Amino acid sequence: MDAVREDNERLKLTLSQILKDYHSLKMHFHGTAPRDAPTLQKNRPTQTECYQQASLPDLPMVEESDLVSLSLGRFSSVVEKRNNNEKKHEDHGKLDGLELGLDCKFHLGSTEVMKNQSPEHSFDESKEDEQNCTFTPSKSLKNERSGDDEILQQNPLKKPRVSIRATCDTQTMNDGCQWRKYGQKIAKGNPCPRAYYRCTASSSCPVRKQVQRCARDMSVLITTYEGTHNHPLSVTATPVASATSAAVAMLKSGSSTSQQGIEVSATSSTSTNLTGFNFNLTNNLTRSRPFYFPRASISTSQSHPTVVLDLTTPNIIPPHNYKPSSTLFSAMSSSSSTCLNFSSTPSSSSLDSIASSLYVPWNTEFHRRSGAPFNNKNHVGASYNTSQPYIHNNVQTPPEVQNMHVTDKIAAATKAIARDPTFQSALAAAITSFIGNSGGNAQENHGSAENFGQNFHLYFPQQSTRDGNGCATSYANKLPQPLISHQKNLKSFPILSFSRSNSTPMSLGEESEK
DNA sequence: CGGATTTGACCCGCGC
DNA sequence: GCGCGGGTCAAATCCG
Repeated sequence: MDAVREDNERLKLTLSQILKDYHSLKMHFHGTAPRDAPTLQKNRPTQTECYQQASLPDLPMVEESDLVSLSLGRFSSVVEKRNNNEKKHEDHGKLDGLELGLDCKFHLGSTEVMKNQSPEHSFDESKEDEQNCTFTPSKSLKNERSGDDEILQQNPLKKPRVSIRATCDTQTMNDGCQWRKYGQKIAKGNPCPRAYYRCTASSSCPVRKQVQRCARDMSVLITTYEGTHNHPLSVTATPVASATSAAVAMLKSGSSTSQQGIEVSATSSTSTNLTGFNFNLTNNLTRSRPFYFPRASISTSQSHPTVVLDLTTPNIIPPHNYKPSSTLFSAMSSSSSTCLNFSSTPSSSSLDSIASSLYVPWNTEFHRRSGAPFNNKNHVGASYNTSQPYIHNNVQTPPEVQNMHVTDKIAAATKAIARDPTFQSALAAAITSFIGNSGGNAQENHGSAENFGQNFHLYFPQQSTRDGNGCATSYANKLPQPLISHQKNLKSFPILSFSRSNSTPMSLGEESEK
């Protein structure tokens, strides 16, 4: 528990530092950029400038009208354009223009781009910049951009969407929200009609969803969400809303575009049937462990930036030696898709730690202790043979992990998560997103966030089972109180989930600690 | 009777 | 300008 607290404290400090840096940069940018861009460039040469200075030491004086755009923090695009400019320069003997702007790009496989992305370059602000910018990139420049980026640039007002593909035999996926159907349409290329729903929890809630069966596989239901709820969510609606908002946050912030790719995981570790989710999970191995999106991609279909979470893949649990960068990322690198990862599992080491510490021992430890089959009604039904070491994809959990006491495993798992830089960035992005969304709503809706008194809680997975006396017990009871929501009736706990409560709002620091 | 669903009409963006 | 397709509206219909 002490270790957890220490890590919590460290995370809190890290987060506050990130936010501090963010605000500092933001203030710095807003303070300097409008005043005198050339001065800014002079004082703080951008990469573009560095490159241009390096390659073009004797830049001709450029007329103001010739200024085109300046990309900040988009290394590869700069390089690409620099190369293109160089080429043009070589071909025509003169510089066509400079670049000034804040682009939002998804350049796959570009480490620098991903790492250099800062909150200022988030999707929203890019859109704002574009909206405020009178300059329209020339067609030739647009053609140099990637397809996704081009669409994003062309449709700055399109709301990002999150599309969930899931095997479901019901008409719609039970996501915990209440919806009203307002339309149905036969879409091109699919004999199944597309149904349009809007959220009815609040008359002003902008959230809509589309539901359509997959043309190729009628058992697959494609649910596409758009917008952010502007009202408190029920407990059952939280997992999907959290996953979708986090996916959108990742899409917006670009913080997920790590070197190893992004890989969206709702990580709804469930001891029940994925509260709210009502689709079939046929793989027994998945049933007692965190929910995982093995396939998630960013696409721009229908001109909307869309995160697609594919829950239909049989192997929902990440393989023990799973390496997104070498598998999903490479598989998707040829397209405009990218994997997202909300679970702190991009590196094999952290994945091992988390998978071994969090997913596995819950059951084995309790089996060992209670000797009773893992058969809680809230549990979907997997029962691991405790006499056997946990095996996933033919990879055994290391003995040292198997022998760990459960509290040690919690601590180890927490440490592993906390150490993982992807988790930290994802956490920061998710919190920023939530705060941003709430703040945005608060501004747009006259303080709705304050009205709701929303607090955000970070949950750890709860795995209910029964003790030796047949009494229901819960790991949540063994966690330190600050980590446990007062919402004891929660039936499922995502590894990382945010819920909203009606208790007194707290400071950001307290929230982040939570 | 009121809320939810259905369904044809309409609007709008986009490509040609 | 026109056609196409996605998305929404709203009157009609259904249903508990």
